[in-house]
Amino acid sequence: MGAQGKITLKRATLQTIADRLKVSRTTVSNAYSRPDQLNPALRQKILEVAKELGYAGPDAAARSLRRGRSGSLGLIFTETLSYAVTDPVSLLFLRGLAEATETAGVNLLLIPTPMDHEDGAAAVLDAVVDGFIVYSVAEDDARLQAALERRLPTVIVDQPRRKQAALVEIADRAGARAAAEHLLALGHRRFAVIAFPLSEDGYDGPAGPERQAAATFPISRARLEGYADALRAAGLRWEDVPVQEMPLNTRETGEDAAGILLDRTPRPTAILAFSDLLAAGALRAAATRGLRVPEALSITGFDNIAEAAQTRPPLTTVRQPLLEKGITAGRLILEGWPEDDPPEVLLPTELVVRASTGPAPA
Amino acid sequence: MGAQGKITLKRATLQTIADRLKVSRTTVSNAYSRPDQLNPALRQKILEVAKELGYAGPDAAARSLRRGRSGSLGLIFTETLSYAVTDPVSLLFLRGLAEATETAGVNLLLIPTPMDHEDGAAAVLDAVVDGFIVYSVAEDDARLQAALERRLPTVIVDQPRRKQAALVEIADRAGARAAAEHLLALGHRRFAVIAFPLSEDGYDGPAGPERQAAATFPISRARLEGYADALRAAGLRWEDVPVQEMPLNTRETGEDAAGILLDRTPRPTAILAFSDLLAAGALRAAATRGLRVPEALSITGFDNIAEAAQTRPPLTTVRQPLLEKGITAGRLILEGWPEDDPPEVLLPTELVVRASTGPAPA
DNA sequence: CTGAAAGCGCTTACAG
DNA sequence: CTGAAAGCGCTTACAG
Repeated sequence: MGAQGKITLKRATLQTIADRLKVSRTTVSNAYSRPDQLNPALRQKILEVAKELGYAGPDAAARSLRRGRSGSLGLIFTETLSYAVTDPVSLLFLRGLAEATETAGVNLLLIPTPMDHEDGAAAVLDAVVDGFIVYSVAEDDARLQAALERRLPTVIVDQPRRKQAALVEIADRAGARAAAEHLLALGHRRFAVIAFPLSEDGYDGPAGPERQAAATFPISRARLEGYADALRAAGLRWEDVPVQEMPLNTRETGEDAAGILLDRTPRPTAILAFSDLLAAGALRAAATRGLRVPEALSITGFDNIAEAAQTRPPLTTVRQPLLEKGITAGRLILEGWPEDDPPEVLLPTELVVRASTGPAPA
Repeated sequence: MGAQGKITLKRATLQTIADRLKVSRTTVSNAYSRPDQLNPALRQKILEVAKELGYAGPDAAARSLRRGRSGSLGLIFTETLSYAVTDPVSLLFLRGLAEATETAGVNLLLIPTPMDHEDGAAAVLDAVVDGFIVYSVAEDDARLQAALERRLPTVIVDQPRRKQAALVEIADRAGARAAAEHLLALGHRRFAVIAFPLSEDGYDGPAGPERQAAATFPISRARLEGYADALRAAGLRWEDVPVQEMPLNTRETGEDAAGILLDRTPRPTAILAFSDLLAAGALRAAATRGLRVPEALSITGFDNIAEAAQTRPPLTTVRQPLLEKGITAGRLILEGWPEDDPPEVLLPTELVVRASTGPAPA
């Protein structure tokens, strides 16, 4: 009670309360941060006065500065947040990561991806965090660059490799090769590929050898190499395989891409898709054209999301442990590592054969 | 080049670089934060020395403290993050919110919900943010309390009301009433309800009048009141309507709840579910028991998520603008409001009639 | 159980 | 175009 000024000239701080009570700032700080360090009655008194003065509690930024840590981890996504939140693959990763950080009581700071692929570094520089998790960005991503320059512990997921950062990746190349080998064993010889972006330049369309060689998304390169490994080993010319690069991982883009590929002559008998969503779209394109799967056309996906088992027919795909990828990334950054020796974790992939693949048509 | 000490005794700061170059700290700061304030050549020089010294750029916490803002917004969810990320309703909200904050270049800080419903306030107190968005928590939620005590701009979504905070809500009561009226018009007289938690105490099971009256989730109360309004107006006794309270918004819990309700005698002819996911589960329970929908049993959902149109039969439900809710929450906090006059936005709901409801069986 | 002192690293008027 | 000064609000040894 008493001196509740009508006009608050300045917000209350620890000092305001200390002055009011004729105690030191230390004691007021202790009332909040180390309750066992002072007399309960005094603490009670301090909290009362704080309330009366409209004190909002110790300032979080000041605390972070002084303590040298924030209790938050920054997350940088390839795509915009609003998109990432609709993609089942990113979502499963995010879920795994959240499980790990939440258990540890750590905040997760979602750093925005500017829509226009510009700047974006600013948000990274201003992020009050103790480390970064960078999810599947391009070699030359500006936000990755900015994160690395901050010299905080950083875990990169999927791509790209950086010697200063820890890495969690999956066996992309081996998984892709397994899918292609499976189709080769079924007698297929005419292939086509539906790919993710090869670079962060917004291009979509056919991707010839030059563009493939210049890819700045290592994962896209690895998967193409996996397919190429298998086809070349079977005596086929990889250069002749049409690769359709699509901007987004959605059913719609998959359908569009498959449409383009299926309208070529000669028509491919097998489509290798970079994801289950793209493959599901390809299934629709096949249906539209009256092509039966797998009799007239075989299709493989990648990821093994829940929906892969629900499509008609269910998808042959390459399983990757998405949830585990998130948990592992969280665990690594929470545990830390010896300086100059960031860990690398390689998670396995596995071919899952379902009904979307069958013998090549005669 | 030159003095690259093998052992870094202390991390470099603005001062380190200033000393090295015999310029002031101000000038070094300007090189980063106000490039137009100094000679390009000098700036170049400063950046070079910074790189050489391993300077990580202006410290984010110090910057936040000095500037008095962080560029981040804190998000507090009802449920754990890892769960929120699997719920289509939360996800759509999050997507809308992300669209708004991302466009503004603002970071989103996901504040963890402790699994054990304990504490949680600590993460709120330490969050370096300029405001909070609180998504659908209970009246007595500890994190909401903590957020309010920090006296930062806060937008509450759905519930509960607080005079210090802005509010974005939907017409829950009216929406619920509309669903019940629709069923009454079809001749139904024996109802049952599948509800969300009424309080944050972890209980699930039948919820009688006492428990309903003590509910600490205002939305759950509003929806029950909406149903009750309609039934009472039709001359029915609300007290006789079984309400089954379920802990989670999933298909599985919906199936379990409907199983319990359908095994009662007399069996209800209409089930009012708090969500489309719960209703989809109820559809499964009906199928298991050989009850045809809508001939033997009518079911209504709530939300109108995409899947509501895909169930068999498609769900009659109450549409709420989920994406818009997120966008609105983001817009409000980004725009701010005159002190002492936080805005309240009420978004409409709308009955969507599909095939899961029909005339009451004779 | 309590307090005086040092310092975390920066930005922002302001003066020159 | 550059610099000296003030101050953002706090926590943490340390001494008593």
